[in-house]
Amino acid sequence: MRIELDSSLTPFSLNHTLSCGQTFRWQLRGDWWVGVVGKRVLKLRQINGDVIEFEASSPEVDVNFVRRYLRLDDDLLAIYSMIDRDRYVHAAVKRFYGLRLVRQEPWECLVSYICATFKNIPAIKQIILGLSQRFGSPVTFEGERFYGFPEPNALAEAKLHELRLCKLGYRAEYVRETAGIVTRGKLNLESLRELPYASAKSALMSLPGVGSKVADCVLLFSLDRLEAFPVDVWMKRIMLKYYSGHFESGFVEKLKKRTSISKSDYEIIHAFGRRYFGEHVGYAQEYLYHFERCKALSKVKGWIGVRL
DNA sequence: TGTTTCCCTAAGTC
DNA sequence: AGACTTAGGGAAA
Repeated sequence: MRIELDSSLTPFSLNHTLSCGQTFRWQLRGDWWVGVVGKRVLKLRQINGDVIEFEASSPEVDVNFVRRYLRLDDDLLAIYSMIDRDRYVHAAVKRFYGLRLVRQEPWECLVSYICATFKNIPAIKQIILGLSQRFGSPVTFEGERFYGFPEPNALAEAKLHELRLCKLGYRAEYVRETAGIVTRGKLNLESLRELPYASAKSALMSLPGVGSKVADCVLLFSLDRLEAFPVDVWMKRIMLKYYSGHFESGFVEKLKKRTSISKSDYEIIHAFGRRYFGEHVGYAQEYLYHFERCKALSKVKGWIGVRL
């Protein structure tokens, strides 16, 4: 199936979108991106900038599904005009024009970002793949076997040592406990959409392994809260490098000293981002994050690639 | 130029 | 404030 875009009104870059580090299950094979979304295998490619072709393991993956997953409903041009506040964001938007956030499934997003704490992206990808192979259901697509993302009860009932085989380390307990809470219906992720941002965030933070940063990732990447602003080590670096003038000098010195950031540090940076970039700060975050990471990698490797 | 080893750090939370 | 599991990957050997 195919989707045709008017790229002058709906800028979109599949490569930038799937390689910017927000998702962990996509791989590039030739000009096709192949990945697993929940329990479905999906294959996508972009042709000439304005046509998206796709195939999937399940008939429910239709044009609407793909449009929704890729957030083609976001008015990216309007968002650009709102977040383009300075030359740093401007450069990032120019370099990764058409990058969109992806509308992930909340459960998968939640577990993924619990596993992502204090890990690099290649390691996170391995963890998610391992969890899927061990606890997910197999899906055959074009003669190849893939594994869907595990259901909450599968992870809730998992043995701790089995989880640890997936290289989760101390996160194994967090994942199992959180899976138990979701399985028992104590927290309905979809229902968080009805709540104000602060309430939804604190509900998420009641889960083990979920702090401010993971909660913001889940809100931004799966629950349509573009006002969420995840602050990780990269965002801290970016703030120190380009935006230190917006903070008190004492605060800047404090941030420079320590590698990790405290909860109050997080709140200060978060408040600045929300105020400075506006209600779509999540998009600004993703562009700055990807731009800075690419610059750092290209400095080491001497190239600028899409596969990070 | 190709391995092995060392070392730092990682989309933070408790 | 400091510990925490684990391993990717660059740098040194």
